[in-house]
Amino acid sequence: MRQPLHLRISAELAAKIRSGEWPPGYRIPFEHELTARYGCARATVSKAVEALAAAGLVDRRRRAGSFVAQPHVEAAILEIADIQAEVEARGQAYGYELLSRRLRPPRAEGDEGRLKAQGPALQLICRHRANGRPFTVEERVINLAAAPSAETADFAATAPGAWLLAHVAWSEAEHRIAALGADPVLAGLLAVAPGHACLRLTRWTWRGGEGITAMRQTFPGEAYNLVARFTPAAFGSDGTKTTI
Amino acid sequence: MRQPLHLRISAELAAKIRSGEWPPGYRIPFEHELTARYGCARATVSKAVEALAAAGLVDRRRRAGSFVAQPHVEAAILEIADIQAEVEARGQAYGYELLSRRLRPPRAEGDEGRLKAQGPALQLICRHRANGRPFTVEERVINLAAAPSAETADFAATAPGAWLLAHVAWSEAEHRIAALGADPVLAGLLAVAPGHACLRLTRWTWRGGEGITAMRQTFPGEAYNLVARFTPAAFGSDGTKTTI
DNA sequence: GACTAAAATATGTCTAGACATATTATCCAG
DNA sequence: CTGGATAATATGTCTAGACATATTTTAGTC
Repeated sequence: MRQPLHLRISAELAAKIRSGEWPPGYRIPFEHELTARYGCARATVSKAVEALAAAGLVDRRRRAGSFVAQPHVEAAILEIADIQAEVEARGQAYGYELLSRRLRPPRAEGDEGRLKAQGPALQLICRHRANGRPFTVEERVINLAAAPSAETADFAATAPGAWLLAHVAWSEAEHRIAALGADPVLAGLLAVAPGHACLRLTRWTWRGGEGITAMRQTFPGEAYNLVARFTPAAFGSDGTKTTI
Repeated sequence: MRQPLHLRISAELAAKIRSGEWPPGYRIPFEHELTARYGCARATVSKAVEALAAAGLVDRRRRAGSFVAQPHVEAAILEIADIQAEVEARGQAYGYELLSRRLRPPRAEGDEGRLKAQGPALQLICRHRANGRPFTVEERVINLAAAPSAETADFAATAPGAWLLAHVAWSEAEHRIAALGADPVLAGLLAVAPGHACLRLTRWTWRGGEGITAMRQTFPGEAYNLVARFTPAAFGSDGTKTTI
């Protein structure tokens, strides 16, 4: 059993769909037909077809059968790597510096209000560099009620993202991506002209309903491209299951 | 059987993980223990735990057991809706106009070269409006070898994205998001000042290895925010399975 | 014809096993 | 003490059924 049968079945069905041989709307063979074709139990073909359904390649309807789904670009996988890893993956030298750190009384207005934090917060501003040049300015607010140990962490040595990842569990996150012209302060920090087009990535992170941290990274427009890849099939043509 | 048992098990395990009661690295109960606890067959608990693994909540290792995964913000779901739906969802009036249409000989340089198209292509430039104001300028190239019927389609009446979705199957897509300052031509089309920060979404779409279309949408910076939501668990607290 | 009840049927869920496979722990020999 | 063979064990895959559930088709009734 070099290759599990259910993966082989998934891959063969996925190939028919992706090649266009089975167009959207086409009813793929019933489970009992696949059972006969592959000479296996229904649970096996069911697992194969269910995987295609999970990948969005087919829609299943009781009594009616399973149908090739209409293609739709509705969701893409946006990979947001750790800044340091991102910079080093480009073969550039990574640099990090803490610009500002202060304790802040509770407040709930603005972007940060989405965290619904009640207690005091730690506010950090730091800068990441690639080959010495400013790569991104990060503004971060950490809810000390959710992460008390952050108050004594050494954020001059460790970037807040890396520290939080290692110390605090989270359950939900939301990202927002926007373009904006750099204001004078930001322009100074990023070493660009005021008004220069920048990409801003904002992220809120929660655990349960409790806000943990809000973060805003601003990149000079030409320094960073967010890349999102999407494949409707989770199955490569070689039968390997790709991660979604 | 109001709620399938395997979903109930998944939801209960997910709740323990998300609450922090089972921290990253914690070994969740063995399948035979869950089998005893829930009084069901191993296939049922296996399906439940496998779903958690697929959702990235746990890592499974033979002989060792299943362990709560380290949380990581590595991938987010970027939802990119149809422009018309997006505008209308905001309660604004949608407008569309075709600015330019021409047949182009094959060429393979630049962004478009990623399509690896051999034959002639159709090049379109169009503009989408929200409440009368420019919302985005779309530049699109369609590979006529992959979609011959595009040559006779009426893109003055139907936006190319909607037309392609209905007429051409695709298998892979890639998005790129960047910020840039508007050049004079773009600034005129978007009715903003030259240099104004804009958000640019570029998308390439393939079927198999064959490029179908390349698209570039540029939004005035303040008009559009891309939103990506991420939850490590595919299971809501109510046991419902959320889509990934 | 329109509406309703019943039969048919494909998928959804689940069981109680079996054997395969990867990995860890153990024990033994050198 | 170290390296390697061996045993133990948790997950991975699969079978051959069973019953549940949703939906469509069919048959029957008003």
